[in-house]
Amino acid sequence: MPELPEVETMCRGIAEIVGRRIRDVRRPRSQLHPIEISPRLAEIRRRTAGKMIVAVRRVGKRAVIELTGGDRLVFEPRMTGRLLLADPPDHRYVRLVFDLAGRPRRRLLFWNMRGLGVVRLLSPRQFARRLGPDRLGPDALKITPQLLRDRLGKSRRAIKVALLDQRAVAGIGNLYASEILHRCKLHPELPCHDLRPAQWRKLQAAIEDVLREAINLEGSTLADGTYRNARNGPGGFQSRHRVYQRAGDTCLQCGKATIVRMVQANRSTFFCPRCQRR
DNA sequence: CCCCAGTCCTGCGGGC
DNA sequence: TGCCCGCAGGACTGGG
Repeated sequence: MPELPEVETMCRGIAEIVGRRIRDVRRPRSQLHPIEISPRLAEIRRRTAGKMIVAVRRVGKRAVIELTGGDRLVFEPRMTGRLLLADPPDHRYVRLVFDLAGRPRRRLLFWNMRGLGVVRLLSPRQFARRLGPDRLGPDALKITPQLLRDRLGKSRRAIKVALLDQRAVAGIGNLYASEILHRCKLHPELPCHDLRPAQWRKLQAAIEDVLREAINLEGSTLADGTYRNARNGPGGFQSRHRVYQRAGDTCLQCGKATIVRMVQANRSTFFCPRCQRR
């Protein structure tokens, strides 16, 4: 979680900060293990002070804030990260605060319960290296059936595992990978090299359908409640999950089989053994 | 090159 | 009641 739809929602939710200047950056005192930031805070503060935010955009599962002069702030929410303009639900997990100049008064918060999130300030060159085509495949919303086939068609990996590889296609994580494969009726353990052209087309269509629907509903807020939009509200896609965390429940597609949980590459996969045949 | 297992972090729920 | 363990999965690394 936060995957493409959640990060897209975060970016849209903070779009109003475009045009503002950064006044200061602070790291709140905390008992918790500090998150990774780079470079060190003093340098981030120096290089961002007075800079204007010219764009907010999503790159894969990361949120990127572009500043005048070319530097970019890159936020990796990982599991439990959020970008907030509203008051945080729990102040303990506020990891970084950006005070913005101007009125009305605004602060951008990087909130992260588990300390897995990362914030980096990157020069254009660093940005190109870290988020360039060597590290990140085409965005999941831009990919075509042919591109999917080009990048994965010779792989022996299971299709579910391959969908999580950000170098192949950027933005899909564990939750949406299961939902996507159920939508296009592909078995998660199918080796990539066994997929037929028609199946790559169905897969691409499912990727687009599932992700667009999830964006329209502002992502998935799970039982732990961790993910929220920038106004602290829950997403709506969790009520549309057909397989994720539904092990033992009846498949909503066929109404007959029971959803199964299995482990692939150390991660949970959910699927319907009746709808998704090998 | 390809692919997998292990690592980080915190909260939560199950078992006893 | 309290403790311990496993699980949750982002990105990345080391090694077969």
